[in-house]
Amino acid sequence: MHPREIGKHSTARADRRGVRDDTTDSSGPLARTTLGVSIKFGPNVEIYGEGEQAEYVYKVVSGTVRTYKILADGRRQIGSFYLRGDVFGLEFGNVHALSAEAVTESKVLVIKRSALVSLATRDSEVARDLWTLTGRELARAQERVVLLIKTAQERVAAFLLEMAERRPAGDAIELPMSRQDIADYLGVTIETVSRTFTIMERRSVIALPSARTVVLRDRAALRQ
Amino acid sequence: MHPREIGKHSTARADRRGVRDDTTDSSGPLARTTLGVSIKFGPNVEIYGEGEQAEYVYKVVSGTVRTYKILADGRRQIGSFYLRGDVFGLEFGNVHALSAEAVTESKVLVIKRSALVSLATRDSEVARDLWTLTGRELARAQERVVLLIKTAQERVAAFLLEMAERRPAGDAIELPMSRQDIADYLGVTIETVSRTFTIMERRSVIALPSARTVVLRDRAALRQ
DNA sequence: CGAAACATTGACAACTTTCAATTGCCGTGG
DNA sequence: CCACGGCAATTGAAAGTTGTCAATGTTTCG
Repeated sequence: MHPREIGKHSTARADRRGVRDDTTDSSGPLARTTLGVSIKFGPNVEIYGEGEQAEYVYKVVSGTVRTYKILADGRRQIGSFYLRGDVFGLEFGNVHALSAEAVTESKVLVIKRSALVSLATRDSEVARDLWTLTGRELARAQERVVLLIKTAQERVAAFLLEMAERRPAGDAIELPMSRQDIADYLGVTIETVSRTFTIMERRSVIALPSARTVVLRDRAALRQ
Repeated sequence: MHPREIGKHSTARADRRGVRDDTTDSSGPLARTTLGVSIKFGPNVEIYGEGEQAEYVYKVVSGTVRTYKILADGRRQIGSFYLRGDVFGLEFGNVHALSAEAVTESKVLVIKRSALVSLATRDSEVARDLWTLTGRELARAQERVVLLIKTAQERVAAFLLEMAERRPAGDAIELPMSRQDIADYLGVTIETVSRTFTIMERRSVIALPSARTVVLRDRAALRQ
């Protein structure tokens, strides 16, 4: 129904370095942990694949990561974008339900899942943190459901507001992802994303100095 | 954008009875608990409202429950349907993110949340059960996201398969909910649901002995 | 029986996708 | 330096899908 060529992955060439990085957020055990090393992934390099054993949990140190799933008919659905400080790859089953790739060059902190889970059985605070993290994902997924029943314009507007909120940097947003990524996240085509941007620009709701830079000129209008 | 009249709630007339019911599933502490009483709710009676304190966690003993949210423009989005054995109302914040109503007359086991949460800090098994329950909700929400990027026909087909799987009773499904409920769950209009049913019937993919009974005649076709 | 709620059907409008072509950007090689 | 190729993004036109509005049919229940 929506056949589309998916870009081939270049081979992962992650230079492993036993570096621990400080991160700025406060998501409990994953911030405090002394476990884990950070690894660098180039653009479009796979971090893990759908169906693989979920041996590790990941935290974005820098860059942007996307999780996604390829549907039976070839469409790609992006699960989420993860920015600096976000945790991803935490699963309930033993295998990853989605694949993960670096969007831009990204540094990712890798933590052994088994260590975390066994720690949780002893430390109720860690257990609560894991639960909270999962709850956060759930809340995000639920917002997504609400987003996806809306029109294309509303989806794009909500996407821009979400990005602006997650990366508070005034009114100018640097989008790390392509139009195709945005389209697959919102469940529309790239043409619709592009057209919507153009319309919003024409109405002075946003400005587009470059394809990857969006300036929010009228947030009230974006919120409708 | 999608203005629509929302049916008024009749006043809740839940006859409280201190009855504990045995249930058939195996979802950990909520199955074992000796806490809680079961309460009966008539059709369309509110169980809790969005924004209320999340004092209790609920488990469906019989009947069907829906959670939902009214969007700014008046549209209603249904979060989930909960059938016999399902747990709902478990929150991360202290307030309910969605409202809950009985779809049909339903008996619901009510459990004090505080008891459960404090138990979890002492019993790592309970904590893990809570996490698993949340993980299950997350998985459901994620499937929903995948569903919502599809066409109306695919959504309806997926809905029927989901119901058939959750309530394995041969090929005949008794739908407890109205077309409006289905539409608000799938993010389409009742007309689209109705038309899709008609098309599927014409193609002998399903049969509709009555509006609320669907017979699956060709599951392969439903899966596309 | 009759009213009200629920469901189906039709015609048309609006929105989104599809298909196709063009434009803009950027890095490589002549 | 400029030309060229390749890729991403934009734009246009036509087709397809879904929503809206309106009418009709069906079921439920007092």
